[in-house]
Amino acid sequence: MRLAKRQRLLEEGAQAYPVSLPVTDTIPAVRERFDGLEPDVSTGETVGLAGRVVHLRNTGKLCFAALQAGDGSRIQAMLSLASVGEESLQRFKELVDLGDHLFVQGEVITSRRGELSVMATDWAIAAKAIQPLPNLHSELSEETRVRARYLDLIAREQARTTVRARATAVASLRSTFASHGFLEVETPMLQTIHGGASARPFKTHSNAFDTELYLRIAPELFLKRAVVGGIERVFEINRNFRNEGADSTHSPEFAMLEAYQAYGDYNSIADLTQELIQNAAVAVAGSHEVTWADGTKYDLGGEWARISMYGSLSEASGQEITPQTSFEELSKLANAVDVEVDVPTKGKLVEELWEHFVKGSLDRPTFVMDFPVDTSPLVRDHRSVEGVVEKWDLYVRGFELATGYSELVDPVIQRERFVEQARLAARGDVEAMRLDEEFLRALEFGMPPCGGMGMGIDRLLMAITGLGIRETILFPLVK
RNA sequence: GGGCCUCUAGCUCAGUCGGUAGAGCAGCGGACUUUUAAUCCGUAGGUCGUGGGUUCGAGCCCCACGGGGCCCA
Repeated sequence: MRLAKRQRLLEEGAQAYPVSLPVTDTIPAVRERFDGLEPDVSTGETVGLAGRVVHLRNTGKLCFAALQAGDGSRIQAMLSLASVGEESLQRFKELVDLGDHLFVQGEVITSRRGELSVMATDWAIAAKAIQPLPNLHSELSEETRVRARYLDLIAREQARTTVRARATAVASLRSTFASHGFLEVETPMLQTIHGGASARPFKTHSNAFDTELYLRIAPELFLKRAVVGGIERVFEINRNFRNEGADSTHSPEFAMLEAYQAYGDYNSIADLTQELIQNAAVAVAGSHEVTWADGTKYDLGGEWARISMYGSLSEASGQEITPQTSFEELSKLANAVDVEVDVPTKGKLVEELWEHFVKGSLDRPTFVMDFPVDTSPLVRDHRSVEGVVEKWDLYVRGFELATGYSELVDPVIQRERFVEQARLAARGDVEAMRLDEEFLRALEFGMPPCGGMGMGIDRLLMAITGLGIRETILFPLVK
């Protein structure tokens, strides 16, 4: 049907997809300029506008079409027998469908009902739609929204504002970094040895080098090389890939921010992280108090609490747990509360127990400080507490939003930690890290003391908007 | 990995006890010069996710597979 109309346009010497049209204004600009007009007035101003037809009415000798711009703003086009003539009106009725992009030229007026309109003297199809628009009066199913995001963007205001919120938040991060003298770099996404995190990688193959390559699970080891080279405040915002399950908080590919600050530590990087997130909240929501999609308000303002992992676990479990608590004792407690760990170590047990006892009770943004040594092979030992490392996780909305460290810069200890990881890998831990000889060599040239931080961009958006991860990603991976 | 739910018209969804496949919007034809989920008259539209099974008869019951979702690990 619509293909036939396209054909007819071509046969009549008109165009279904003209290369350009005499557009003079945008729909939002006209709406703003003529805001607050009384009903049934003429402005005497002529404009040329284009937009997608999202509403179409025909009362015989007068037609109405609502034109929608990309930002969702709309303006009404009116075509009357008196202003365009019988032939043109007839062609309009026969050729224009819902979903088409339409150009109209005419005077800006308001209708008798007060609707801001363009009374067309001329019109043209700006782009013919061959597929019908989905029903705009009912919600698209979640699957259609994700698979056909372009329709979601046409149909749903929330989809449009989410895209803008994300762009705004990322721009805010960059500007906060710039204000502290950080440089943005890009490091390899194809790596011969994956490292910098505990996760299973995607494998691929390079024809040119005839070698296996991994999609990066983290940029960390390269950013640290950059610090060794003297880029003392450095960050990267880019995609990481993890070959793991997907659910409402995990995506196989996700945008990650990592930042390193020479002569900083996990305290200074926590300060910076709080500032980055608070500035992003202000940029998106206008305030530290954000309103989620479901209407709940969430306050990201103020100084965020910093609690210790062992201390909060001891308090919540009712029994003293320290880095010196034995493996047997931890196992016993884990068994008692049905916490299971695949390849148990003291550190993993403590972390799992912490999640069991404490995680759910965190409501306000909270830095959880000082983790077990054996689960954090890239972090330096605590300066005064035996058996823990200077690491924090930031919890917001009950999920882990960011993590920060006083980075391990001693190449000898780093080598020992890698060896320990290799031992875990041999025992079947598929997430264990591999030894990266070139990274160690870089460390041997001397890396300054350093604070480091990583934050999921998708999760930042989740924290600010209250949406699920698939809503914050424009085109999430779907089968 | 385990459990539960779901897949029907372009879109959103009904479909009773197993007995000829339904609605709204969108579409098509017509009427209407102020509609804005217009109204009115008429009309068309289906591999009921896929494959098998039970049955005289399956959208519905059973099995397998696939897509999507939720909960648990």
